[in-house]
Amino acid sequence: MGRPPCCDKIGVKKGPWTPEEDIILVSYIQEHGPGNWRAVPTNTGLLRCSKSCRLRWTNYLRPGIKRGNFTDHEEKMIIHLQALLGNRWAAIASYLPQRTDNDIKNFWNTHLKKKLRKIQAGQGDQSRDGLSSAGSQQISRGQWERRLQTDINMARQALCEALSPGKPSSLLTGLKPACVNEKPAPAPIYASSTENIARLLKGWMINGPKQSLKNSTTTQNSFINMAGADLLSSEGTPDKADKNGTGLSQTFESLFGFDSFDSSNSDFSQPMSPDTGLFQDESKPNSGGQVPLSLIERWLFDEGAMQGKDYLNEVTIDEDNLF
DNA sequence: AAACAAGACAACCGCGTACGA
DNA sequence: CTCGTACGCGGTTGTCTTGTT
Repeated sequence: MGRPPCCDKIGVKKGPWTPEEDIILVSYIQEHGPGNWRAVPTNTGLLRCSKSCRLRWTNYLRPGIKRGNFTDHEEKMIIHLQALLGNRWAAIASYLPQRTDNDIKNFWNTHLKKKLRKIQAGQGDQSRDGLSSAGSQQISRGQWERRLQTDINMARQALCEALSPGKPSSLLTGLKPACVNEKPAPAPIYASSTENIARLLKGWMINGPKQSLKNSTTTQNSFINMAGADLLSSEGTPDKADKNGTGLSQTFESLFGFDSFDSSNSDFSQPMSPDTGLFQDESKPNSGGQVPLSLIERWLFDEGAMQGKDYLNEVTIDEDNLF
């Protein structure tokens, strides 16, 4: 029908995103909302394909993303869910709203696979506690199950709420809509997304590229190039990116129209915004912010999937997934 | 201090599916 | 109903960092 393909390979930039690109993308989404990705490169002038823009947004810039170490609770959930759902990372991610499917997938491939492989290799000796080895807090299967059980009621309620038409769930507002097929509510979300990137950039400028790599490998080399450059062509001068980053901070502040440079917020391991605060602490299963676990957990328990066997031994891993 | 290996993670690619014309 | 497009997902790759020799 004469429509151009999504990614015409000519002139499409690949590789890590630069902060400039991030800013452009975030400010565009702030204005127009996510979706219609095909229009994004055209309207923003980004030399990226729509896919890349979407991916960048969902995996990195989207508000409410928690980065950094996975908690013991998250780890167990992933193992649990992977055993149930297989490598359906998006489905798994819907139970861990602060994590992206890509993140979970990477974590699985780099950490959990190995861990489980080790456990399977040494089965019998330490299988019960194997997953919690390496000094982390060990939670027995009983504790874990009880914890999940206590989640179920909350989750049920949340799910009912979410599925009630015309009655949007407060719990789900602003979340990745993986299990509830809807677009996130725009206004507050975009603001927090700019917080995401603004904080990212702040930490990046204050700590220098090296430290902030922990938060963003995206910015790997580009800062060096950018530091003296006219970041925002409208009013940029090289000294805007002074060593404290204050000039740039102000620029971003004015760009985004909020004070996003509170140093207390620079810890990326923490949720970024009020709407994500609901999901702050996985270690608090009854905090009320847990996304619905109920269906799958209920199924799990109802089906007697455990059947009195050791939980960790029960988690069977496809050979394909492990090797 | 340099070289190499392994680990970690962001991004890309290709396929399947939903949706609209 | 068919076709084409956009989007989302999962697998894979590429690149950078960190650890080891």
